[in-house]
Amino acid sequence: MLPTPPPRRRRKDARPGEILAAALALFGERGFSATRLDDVAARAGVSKGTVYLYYPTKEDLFRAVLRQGLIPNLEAMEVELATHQGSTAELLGLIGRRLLALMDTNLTVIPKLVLAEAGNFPALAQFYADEVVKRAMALLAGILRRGMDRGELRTIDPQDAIPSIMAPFLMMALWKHSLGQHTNLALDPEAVVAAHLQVLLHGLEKRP
Amino acid sequence: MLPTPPPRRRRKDARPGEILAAALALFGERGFSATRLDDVAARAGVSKGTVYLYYPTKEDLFRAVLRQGLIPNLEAMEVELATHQGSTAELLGLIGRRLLALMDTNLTVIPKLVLAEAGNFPALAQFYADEVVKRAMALLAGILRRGMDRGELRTIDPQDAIPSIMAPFLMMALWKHSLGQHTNLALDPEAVVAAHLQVLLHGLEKRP
DNA sequence: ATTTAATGACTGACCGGTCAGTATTCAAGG
DNA sequence: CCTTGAATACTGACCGGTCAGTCATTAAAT
Repeated sequence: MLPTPPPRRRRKDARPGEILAAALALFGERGFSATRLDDVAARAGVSKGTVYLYYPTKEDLFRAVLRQGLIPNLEAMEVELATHQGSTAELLGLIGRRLLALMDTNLTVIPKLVLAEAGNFPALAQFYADEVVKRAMALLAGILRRGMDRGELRTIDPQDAIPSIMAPFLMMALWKHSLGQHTNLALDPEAVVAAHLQVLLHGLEKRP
Repeated sequence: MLPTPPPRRRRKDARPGEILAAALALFGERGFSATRLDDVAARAGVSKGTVYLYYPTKEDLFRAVLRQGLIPNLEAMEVELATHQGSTAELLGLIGRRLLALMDTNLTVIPKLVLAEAGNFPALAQFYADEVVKRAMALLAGILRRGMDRGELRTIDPQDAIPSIMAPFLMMALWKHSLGQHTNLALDPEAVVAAHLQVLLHGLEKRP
């Protein structure tokens, strides 16, 4: 006798989110081309037909995954930093804490996915460049400019300095979903962020 | 009348390199799954059968592409830095110049490829973690430790400080092959490296 | 009874891999 | 030099498995 199949449930409202979460995880692990829609469906606890009920094609599913990703977080940081009154050092510390919190989240796969698929999805690359990267850069540039105006920071071109500030966070997110999975070589996010803030604020060189 | 096909040439010694170069370019643009062997063959000026003459499977071709990539450059830097006698600041400047030179090379696709395919090729991820990343980190950690011993650098855990130093270079390489292709938002490598060295050595903060 | 969320067997295009056949090279024999 | 033919680099039509996308059917909900 065959095992009784679990009862079919109709949950129109919950499906899209579950499918998106399953898709984010699998696209993140394997990339777009290598993930099969059957696997996304299985992980979402649903059949393939159901996926097609909510997303017309695999590409649409992919776009949906990436579009709803980082923007809410970015917006939250924008308002928080806009209203914050502390010193630039405090502001950088705040950014560090916020991004550190994101590190415990599966949103960290998104940068890897965007990087990997930019060639196959130019429109998505453009979307991310404009709606995420440019906005984040503008946010940081504003902070740096204000710091210089206040006399807290040495003068430096904000555009050129942004990678020095942001790249380690990006690197940790990428690490978590690539080499970090397959080696004992560990990056401790807390320690890295602490060291990074120290370097940013004081530099490596010992004062004379 | 049909156009005369170009003459077939037998060039056993030149093929592997040409195929590898074509494969590196296409894997870099599209990722492993999304690149078709027919396209690799076409770009190498060869038929699909010829590719299989030199590489038994698509995966073997992929591994060959990634294994012959960055190690020679890393080794060159290792000996150069081991014999260098200058200050830590000079050493960091040298690293900056070396990596800046690599930026004009198509070797910059390799990090993106390794990141994107780490989930599908765990053995390759391990290889890169051990043979490239660990070695590069050991190299940098050594430089930092020597700088601290000499009293040139403030004390800081070398492991934790490495992302602050390396990540911007990685970020520029990734940028070049992802968002950089699809947006006017430009990163000027020379300016970024110059700003980065300034930040590393002196920090962002103005001296009191 | 009607509506519609959900299923999963099915289809067909696509692409990794094969191999019988073709073209080039080169050396030995005339 | 000019054949001849053995060795082999190279080709591309073909095969078979895989997987995105479809749709007739089932069953939950109201």
